[in-house]
Amino acid sequence: MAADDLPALLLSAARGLVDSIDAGVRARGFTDVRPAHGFAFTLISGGGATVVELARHLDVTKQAASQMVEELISKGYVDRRPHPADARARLIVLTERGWACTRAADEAAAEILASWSTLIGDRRLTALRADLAKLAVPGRLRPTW
Amino acid sequence: MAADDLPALLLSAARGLVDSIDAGVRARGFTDVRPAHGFAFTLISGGGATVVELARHLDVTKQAASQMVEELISKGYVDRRPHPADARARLIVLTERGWACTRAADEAAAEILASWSTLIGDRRLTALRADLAKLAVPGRLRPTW
DNA sequence: ACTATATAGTCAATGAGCTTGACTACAGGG
DNA sequence: CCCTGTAGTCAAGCTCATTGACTATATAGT
Repeated sequence: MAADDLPALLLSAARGLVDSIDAGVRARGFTDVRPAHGFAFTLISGGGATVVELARHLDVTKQAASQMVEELISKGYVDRRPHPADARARLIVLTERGWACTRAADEAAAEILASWSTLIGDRRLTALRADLAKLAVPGRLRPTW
Repeated sequence: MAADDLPALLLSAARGLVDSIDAGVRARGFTDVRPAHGFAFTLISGGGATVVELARHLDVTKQAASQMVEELISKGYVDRRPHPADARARLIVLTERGWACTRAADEAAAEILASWSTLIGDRRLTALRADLAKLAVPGRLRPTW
C-alpha cells in the first residue's frame, strides 16, 4: 500500500463538516451555541436524558456535563424536569428554542450533504456512508483533541 | 436522499482514528505527547518551520504555537535553530527523539489503516481516500471543537 | 425492615490550553 | 534612513475541562 494521507483527509473532511454546520447554525440566528452543544442536543432530542447519560455521551465528567446543562438552561435551549422514575435524577429536555436550533442544525447538515452529493455523486456518498459505518467506533463521539 | 447519519459516522471514524494513533504512540513509549503535537510534527518534519508557520498550520495564534514549541523543547522533541535567512525568525526542527516519535506515529497509523483494510477491503479503502480528497477542505486541520 | 453500598447531581477549587494586548528586534521598500 | 510590516516573546485573563468532597436517593443483602 502506498504512503497514505488518508488520516489527514479524514480529519480535514470532518473538520470541514463541523465548521460548515456550525456556520449554518449561526447563519440561522443561533450564535451562542458551539458544536459540542449540537452533540448534546442529539442525545437530548431522543426523549430527554439525565446529566450522567449526557456525560457518557459526550465523554466528559458528570461535572462538566452539569455545567454545560446549566449554560444551556441559562441560554434557553433546555429545561430540567423531575425524572419520572428516579427522584435523584432530573430529565433534561429541549425547549422550543432547543428544538428550533436542532432543526437549524439538521437543515445546515442537509445543505452540506447536498453539496457533497454534487461533488462526488449520490452513489459514492452512499458507499462512503456504508464504509464509514464499518469503521466508526461505537460510543465515541466528542473529539476535543 | 434518506435522513443521513453520515456526519456522526464521519466524526466517529475520525475520532476513532486519532484515538487509535494516540494509543499506538503511547504504547511505543511516547506518553507525554498529545495528538495536536503530531500535527505539529507533520509540518516540522518537512524541513523545519517557524513559529508563525506552525501557528498558521495549527490554526492557533502565534503565542499558542510558541508555547507549544516551548513545551516540545522541554520534552526534547524539537529544537530551535537560527533561521538561515531571517535573523528575526528561528527554525524549529525535530530532534532525534522527535523523529522517533514521528516514526512511531507513522507505524501506528499504518497499523490502523491495515485493520481498516481488512474491515472494508483495499479497494473500498482506496475509493474512500479518493472521495475524502474531494470533500476535504484545504488548510483546515486542527479540530478542537 | 435495616444497614451497606452504589448512583445522580451539585459545589468548590484547580488546571491545561488558548486568547488578547503590549512590547522588542529585525526586514525591506519608499 | 526612516517607516511600516513581520517574527517572536512576556504577561494576564478566559474558557472549558478536571479532581475532590459532599448530599440525596436507590437498591441489594441479611
